[in-house]
Amino acid sequence: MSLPAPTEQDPPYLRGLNAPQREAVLTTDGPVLVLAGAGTGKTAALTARLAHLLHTRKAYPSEILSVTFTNKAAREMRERVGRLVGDTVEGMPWLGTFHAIAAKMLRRHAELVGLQSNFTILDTDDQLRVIKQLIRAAELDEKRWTARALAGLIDQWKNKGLLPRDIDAGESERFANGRGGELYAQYQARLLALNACDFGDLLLHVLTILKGNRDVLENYQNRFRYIMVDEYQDTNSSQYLWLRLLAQTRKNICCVGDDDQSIYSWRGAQVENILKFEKDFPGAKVIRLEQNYRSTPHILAAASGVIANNSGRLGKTLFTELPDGDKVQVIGVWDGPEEARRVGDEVDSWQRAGNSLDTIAILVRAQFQTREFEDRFIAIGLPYKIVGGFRFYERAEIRDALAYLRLVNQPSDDLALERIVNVPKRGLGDKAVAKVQQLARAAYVPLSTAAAMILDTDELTPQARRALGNLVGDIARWRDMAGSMSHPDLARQVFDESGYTAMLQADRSAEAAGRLENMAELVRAMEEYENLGAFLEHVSLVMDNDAQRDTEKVTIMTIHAAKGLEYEKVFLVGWEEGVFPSQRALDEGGLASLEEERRLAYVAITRARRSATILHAANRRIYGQWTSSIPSRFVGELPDANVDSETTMSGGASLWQANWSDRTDPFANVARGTGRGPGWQRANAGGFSVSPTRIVEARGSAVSLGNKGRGDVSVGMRVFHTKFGYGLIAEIEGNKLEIDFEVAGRKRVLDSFISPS
DNA sequence: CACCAACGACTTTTT
DNA sequence: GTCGTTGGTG
Repeated sequence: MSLPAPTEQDPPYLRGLNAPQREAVLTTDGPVLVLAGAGTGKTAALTARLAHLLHTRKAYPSEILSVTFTNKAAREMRERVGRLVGDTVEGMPWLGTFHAIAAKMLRRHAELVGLQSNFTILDTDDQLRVIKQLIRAAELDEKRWTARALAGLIDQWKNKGLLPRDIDAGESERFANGRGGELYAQYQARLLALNACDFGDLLLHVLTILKGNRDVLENYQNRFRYIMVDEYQDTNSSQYLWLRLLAQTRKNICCVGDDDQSIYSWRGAQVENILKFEKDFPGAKVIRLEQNYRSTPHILAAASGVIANNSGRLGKTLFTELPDGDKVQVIGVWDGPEEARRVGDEVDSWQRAGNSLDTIAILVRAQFQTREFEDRFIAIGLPYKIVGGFRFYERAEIRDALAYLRLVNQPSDDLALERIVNVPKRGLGDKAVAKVQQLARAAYVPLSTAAAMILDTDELTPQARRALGNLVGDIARWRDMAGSMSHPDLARQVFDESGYTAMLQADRSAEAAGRLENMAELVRAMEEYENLGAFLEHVSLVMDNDAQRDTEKVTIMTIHAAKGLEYEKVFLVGWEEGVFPSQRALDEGGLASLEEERRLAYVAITRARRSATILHAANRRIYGQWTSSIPSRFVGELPDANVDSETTMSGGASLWQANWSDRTDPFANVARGTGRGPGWQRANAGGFSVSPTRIVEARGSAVSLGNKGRGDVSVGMRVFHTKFGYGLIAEIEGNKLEIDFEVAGRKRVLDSFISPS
């Protein structure tokens, strides 16, 4: 295929694209698979392609389906396309996440699967509560058969596109001695009764609708002239089936992905989808984006060296034209605290060299690793933020508040009612609620209806009846008010009149102030939406909240969370066997798991633009136990030529490397765990004998070794901390203080960073 | 119904 | 180690 050479007349969206990128943009018809390595300008190509389709009038905005996995990616694409073709695309109705688009479709055709179009989308919490109820009703041992396990299983089934009737005896056997399928069916029935669905259902229901209703299917097949999919390697089976159905007629489907960055198989993602694309869509054009614009050669080579150890890759050869830059730095340290200290020091000198803290990320394998850094950074007063962890919409007070709003929006939302019926406490305990539930089940009505009904009986004690009567009356009144005032005002009123605000105000604990602040933030967020329904939909599907980045901060996050992002300087910490690759992966998943861990390593390294520093510690405390560890095999897989090694331990860098170089069986030196847990502890790999003096030297940090403390502070004293503000001292332990901060909550800080207020 | 002790779990988590 | 859940007691 001969492509038009770049010319002056190029439309703006083609400027700055290389040849394969242009090809990806201009090959509009027929199936296209774009294999886009890390940092190769995938998003640029994808958005340009969208702009091209619109610019050349091949399709109206409403005729293009473009799917992403995250809201962030969707937002970014919307913005970038907007910039390329002007804001005429504001109304691209079918650009969004799989879930958002599926929800939109499902609301249109809800009745075809027995739902009403105002169905509720349950989050994990609600889901677990429903499942827990079912497990209890089935009289199973809740310890042996946990709600979490069943939820996970059902999720897996849904990811595969399996309905309850598709669950065979073998699959069913995976829970409660063969009752898995039965419970799945019960769960689905319960959701229908609640007029609710979970995340997996959004896709699954739409799939059912498309398969069972030819007219609906054909309508969408004709409507979507072009389909584009981002991060194709992360699609699960049900998403894949959905795409394949929709693309069948026109076959103008363009999938972009990178098999080397598939890190979500544990969530049901099927790398196979990308590997078999050419089979699924005969005549597919495969385009490789291999020029990396992000990382320096050493970093790129290091990443390539690691990923080369995987089998079954589609294979790409990334190259860069950037100047050489620094080698990847590998640092071996004595223990976790030293690792944190070392990173802190490096961050410090990077910052003093004139770089912003925003250019730095610390990537961990698992959430628990963030603690060590948090502790250290608090101690030295280094601003940081942790991405992930508890999200805004998952906080208890926000969920309570939302439950009230859901109830106003949709009276039959039983889960919402259950959640807030006794929050704040109004004397409606388990016994009272059980009676209402009983009635609801017997009469086949929603809980709120049953609650109204039970008021006319003498089932409840007089106090309970009065309390419930008030609540029922309040909810009805709020619903009436909904028509006559703005929804943020309504929300404020609901929170006040329900007593929820008063409950938080009465709460003298450290967190209460923050909770009230969060409630205010919630109401503020509502203002951006048309009405209550639109806001609630947003909350269910768009559970992200970009914290406003006011000051410069170092970012600490998991590698998973870092996918798709880039930073000038990246610290990759905890590269030890058992941590990364994780012990679980080694124990359970066999080779497939190990390869996914390796892809994770690849993703991690390729986040770095200019500088990558890998650290590993010889000793680490995990779940309170000191364990010694050996460097990750991935350290050994880094090509020597691209690495500078250093160790703070006696014996020099060679020791760390030596452990790996003479190893043939990758599992040979990893002793299985003994005692508790799936083997976090393993035999000291030997090889490095460290003298006691050396240990003391390495560990003698400012933080440890029981400093005396300053003596001018006492428990209960109100103090000020430059970062966390005011707080009360809850505990004193040497020079370490536990402080309940008024806004930040309870933190452990060094006394040298506080001053009496 | 509120509070505390005991117990167990404990990778990753775009929606 | 530490968090969250549960089951018992006052």
